[in-house]
Amino acid sequence: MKQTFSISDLAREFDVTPRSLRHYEDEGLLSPERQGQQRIYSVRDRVRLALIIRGKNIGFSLAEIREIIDLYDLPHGEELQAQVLRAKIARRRASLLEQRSNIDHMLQELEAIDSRIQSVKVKS
Amino acid sequence: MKQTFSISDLAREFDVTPRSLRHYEDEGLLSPERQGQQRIYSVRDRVRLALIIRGKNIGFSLAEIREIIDLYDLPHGEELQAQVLRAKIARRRASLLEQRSNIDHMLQELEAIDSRIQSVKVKS
DNA sequence: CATTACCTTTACGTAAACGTAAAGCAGCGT
DNA sequence: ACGCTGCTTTACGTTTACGTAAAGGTAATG
Repeated sequence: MKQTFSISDLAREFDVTPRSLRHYEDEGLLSPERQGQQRIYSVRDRVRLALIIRGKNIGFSLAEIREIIDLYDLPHGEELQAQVLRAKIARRRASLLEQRSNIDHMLQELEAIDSRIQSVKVKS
Repeated sequence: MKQTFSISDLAREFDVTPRSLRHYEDEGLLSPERQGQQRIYSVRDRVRLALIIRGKNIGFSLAEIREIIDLYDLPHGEELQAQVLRAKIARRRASLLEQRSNIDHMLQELEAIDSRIQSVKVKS
């Protein structure tokens, strides 16, 4: 497996445009190395991108995703405000659980509609 | 329980603005009765609104939500294209399952971070 | 009878997340 | 040297989902 990637490498792999990757960088979600002008993405960047895509998929804004991503970069040596972080995480967790419950509701509704279609088909 | 609701009744209950309700109507997601100029929302409208909110919550666009909502209004007497509808439903279902899986991933990541915070706290 | 409380429409404004030229540099094959 | 391929920046355009006046209708209330 490769250790570094070009912008179009990642764009292809994750099925997004290079423009999006640059945008994520503008928004502080990615910060690839440079080789002259060119962006060189590391494995770490790739992992982050996967997280971004996931976040988008479940309807998070880039700002929210950045909040989550920032949790990954815990300040190394300095005192970290553990209780603040854990509170943030707890809120995110609650939000995710609510979303999952909403999805489950939707799934149930779809099932109901589906079986209704069946019965209608039988009747006609 | 009431059988009809004013625009601000529903706005309060679901914590959205009247503007949003009018917008959903413009987009064809709601179509309340009128008493003169005034919008009169039925219980059915209220159910739809709940669906809209849920859809928004999990990141669906209003267009996608309309697609889902339309599934509820199966053409009554006419022949309905059962296989087309069921295919739509299947796609939605797949999308929802993927989203749920993404949420589960996120939850795991948050857990990992959380326990990492614990260990860091111990070390310092 | 004027104020207050809701409701209405019309219409321009806005933030987010990119799309889409435009213009240009850098290496590589012929 | 020429042109292709892939990268770059700058900057204006676009869509979605409303926000926010502006201007006005209706009905109860002091």
